[in-house]
Amino acid sequence: MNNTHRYFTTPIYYASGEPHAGHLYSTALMNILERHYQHRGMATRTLTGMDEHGEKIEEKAKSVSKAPQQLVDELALKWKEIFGQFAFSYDIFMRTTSAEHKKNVTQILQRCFDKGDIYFGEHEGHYCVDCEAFLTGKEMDEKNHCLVHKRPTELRREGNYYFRVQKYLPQIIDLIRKGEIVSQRRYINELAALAESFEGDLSISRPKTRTQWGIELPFDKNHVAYVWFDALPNYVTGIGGIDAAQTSPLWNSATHVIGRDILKFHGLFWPAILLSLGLKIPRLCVTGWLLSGGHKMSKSLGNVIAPADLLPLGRDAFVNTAFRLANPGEDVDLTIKTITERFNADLANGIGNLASRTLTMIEKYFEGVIPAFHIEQQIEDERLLADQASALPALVETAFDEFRLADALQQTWELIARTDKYIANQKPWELGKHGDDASRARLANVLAHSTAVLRNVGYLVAAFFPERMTELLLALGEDTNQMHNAYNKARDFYDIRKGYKLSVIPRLFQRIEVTSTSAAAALSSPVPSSKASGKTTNAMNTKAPEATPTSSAPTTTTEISIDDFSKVQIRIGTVINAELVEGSTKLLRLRVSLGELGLRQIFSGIREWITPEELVNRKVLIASNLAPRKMKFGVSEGMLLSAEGQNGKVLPVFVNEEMKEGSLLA
RNA sequence: CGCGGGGUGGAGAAGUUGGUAUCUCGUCGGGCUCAUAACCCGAAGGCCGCAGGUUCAAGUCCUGCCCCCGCCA
Repeated sequence: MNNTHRYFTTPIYYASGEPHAGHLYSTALMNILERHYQHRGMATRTLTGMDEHGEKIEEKAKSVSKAPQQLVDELALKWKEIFGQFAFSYDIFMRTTSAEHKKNVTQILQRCFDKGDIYFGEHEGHYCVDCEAFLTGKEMDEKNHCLVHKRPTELRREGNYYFRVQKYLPQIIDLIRKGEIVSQRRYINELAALAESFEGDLSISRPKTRTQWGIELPFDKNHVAYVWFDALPNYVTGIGGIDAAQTSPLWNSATHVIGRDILKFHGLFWPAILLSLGLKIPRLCVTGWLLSGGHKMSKSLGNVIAPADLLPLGRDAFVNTAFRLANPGEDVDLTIKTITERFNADLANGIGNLASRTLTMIEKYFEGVIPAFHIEQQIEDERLLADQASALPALVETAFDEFRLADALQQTWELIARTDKYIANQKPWELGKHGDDASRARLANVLAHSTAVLRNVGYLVAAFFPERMTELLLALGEDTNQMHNAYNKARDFYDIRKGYKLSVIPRLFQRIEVTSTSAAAALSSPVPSSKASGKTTNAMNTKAPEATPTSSAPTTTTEISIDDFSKVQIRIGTVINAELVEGSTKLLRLRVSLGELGLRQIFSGIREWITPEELVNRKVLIASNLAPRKMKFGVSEGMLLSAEGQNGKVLPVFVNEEMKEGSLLA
């Protein structure tokens, strides 16, 4: 890997739906990496985009009565719009239906074919359209249904072209073991295991009788390229094709950001194709899963965090949490609550407040002019602070080179914490009361050191928080047109703009306050706020509002009138029957008697915390006039009221057994 | 016995080659007043999943077991 260029890619996203937090994570990661290396003076290129071919897309287009091209055109617009909302930039938005990509894939196919690495073979077996692959016995149940997609497979016999993966496998295994394909330890083992157990070759074509929606093979016009063989070369298309990649310093410093699910394709098949072409194999940055509330985001759990849920909190809040909680490669548990808390703790109370207090004191004690260092009077604390800050750029660089972004943030924030302590110890506000030269010099030193830390941090984490850090640096009189030199500047701790007159004191990260009960509920819940806007997925609708956050949270209640209150009918009900819902990990199906109103079927997402037996024959509170909600497992005709108990449990509110069934709370 | 990851104070996590259990958030008490109800100090709170074993010494090594999670990003 050279020290002059970097090429970063995200996976090209499959054109089968809308982006969610996971896609934002990959795209954000690419952006942060790009900016970081730019700040170290390197030339960069970034690529993201969409994978638009394949039988599945064709099927989907048909189901919504659109031409495949129309469907993917619309989706591409949508995705670009959402990345734009988060200010995630990219140099290339690759689309596999573009002319240049088709040309590149055609060329790659021909080269591999000419080299004898592609051959024709026949295969018969059980095929899953969603997997777009033939399944082995292990991948199906006794009825030959796909275990992953729970759908029947089709018995197909097909002649396809195959790529000779086996030819390159020993070489690839060797590279994997040496850590040259993936460097993250946990994935070396995983990939090596995948490679060592891989049998056969990779099918790279589909007959046109099955699907037309793909790139035609140059050596057989009756077949189109298999989606993966179509998709992987996009990274080379972004460089300008095979020949350009051959000599491109960008290609020779390429990093693919990928999810762990596509490790096999990027760590095994793609290297095989590249070896055939004689191109350098890029390094992989594998990311883990984004969880929400400890579970993988999924529609059936209703804990998917959509871009629309994150947008109100802001890009920085998302980035801060997603990349501080865990290094890329580890799973990250994201909830609206965590994102908010971390934003307040790290950004508002941390860097934001440090900037605020420092600049305010400069304004107050030095008429807004950044004071000079008095090195001759530097005390031990200040020397240590300066040493730590000066050492930081190298630490952050190393961390980035190993994709340890969370470590980079943590080490940076240690410096911020140390500076806050230092200020508390030096009590500049007391020094400011004295007019003598010694006190003035010490006061100048305190504020100069603090300013230097802000400048240092501003340069180092501008990759994460570009807008706010630019604002900070500008406030300190720095030239933000020189960001390609940011790390060199950061290394020179003492190089503050002494004598610069502050023009503004930026309020960098405004605390996110919890102001209403509905917001509080959203914040304390792993459930995204979109449920309040009606965009909800099934299960969560029946879940009772979560309790408000812990006592100290500055919560105020939105007042409502008695009329508003009377709109909600809460009745006493008896749980007649309770059972687990098959196929759901959260839901219980209840039958609740509401007296004269009869029996209601109600789903409640409290299975984690209570057993059906504990519910049966108990009197509970039911919101009885909610519109019935159609869910995956049936219709829910009301809501079981519950509240947070110990340890985050959510438990139903039980009422006095003497209460009459069906009676209305008033 | 399909593959893989994991079980550490209320929550989330660090703990390379075995040697006094660390950090962030939260809680409680105190301080300060430059600051974005911020910041600083202190405290409470852990049979480091369970059971054996190796060792002077085990979260860290070995064996067995239990539990959770992922394998349409």
